[in-house]
Amino acid sequence: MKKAAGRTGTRRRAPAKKLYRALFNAWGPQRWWPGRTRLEVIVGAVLTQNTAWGNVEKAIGRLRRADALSLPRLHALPLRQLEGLIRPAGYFRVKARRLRALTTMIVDRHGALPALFRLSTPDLRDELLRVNGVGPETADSILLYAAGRPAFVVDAYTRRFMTRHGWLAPKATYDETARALAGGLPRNVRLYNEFHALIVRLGKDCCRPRPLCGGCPLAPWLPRGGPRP
DNA sequence: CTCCGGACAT
DNA sequence: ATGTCTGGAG
Repeated sequence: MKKAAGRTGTRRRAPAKKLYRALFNAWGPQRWWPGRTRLEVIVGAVLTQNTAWGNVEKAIGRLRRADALSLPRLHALPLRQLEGLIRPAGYFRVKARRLRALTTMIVDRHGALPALFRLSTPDLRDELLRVNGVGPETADSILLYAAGRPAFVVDAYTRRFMTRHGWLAPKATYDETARALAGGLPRNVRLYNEFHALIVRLGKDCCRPRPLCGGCPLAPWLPRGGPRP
């Protein structure tokens, strides 16, 4: 007997490896390294929450010009100044508090970044999730891009193309989304890194708010009747 | 579910 | 003028 798809489970099974190859063959490596240093990656992960990356670059540029891109300086920066510096990234009041909460966790509980990154991947993830303002996506972005751990990052683009192709129920949780894709892949940092970058490219170029399926590398996998709303 | 918010495409 | 952006908290 066939097992029914779970309430929030996938309807069809996403052929993760084939999808990756289709995207990579079409667009090649995206050469993503979202930051010059590990701290910069962490800062970027918070600033980019629901925010276009271009605005994040502006904010990080301002932090650099203010010479605030070291852990002690960033941590010592008065909250009001921090708010002003990251203003181009939007949500600047909440994000300033979130950055402060993060640097406080690192400095007070671990002293500095190397000690934090010495934690095991599960412990590091828990430690990040305890910080107010760090949710699963931000935590996994830091794990993958700053700490080099095999954490599969799920973002709005991931959910969008997965649900449109019928591989994911609209109500699926973060972890269900991650498993639906990463479940069919080897647990590999380089692969996760490249895959996420390609998915972002997909979301910007093809699987936009209004889908442009013509010429999309994933068009062969569209369900009958085209993409779902 | 609503709020947070400036920058940019449409 | 409206909609969206590599989310998360209350």
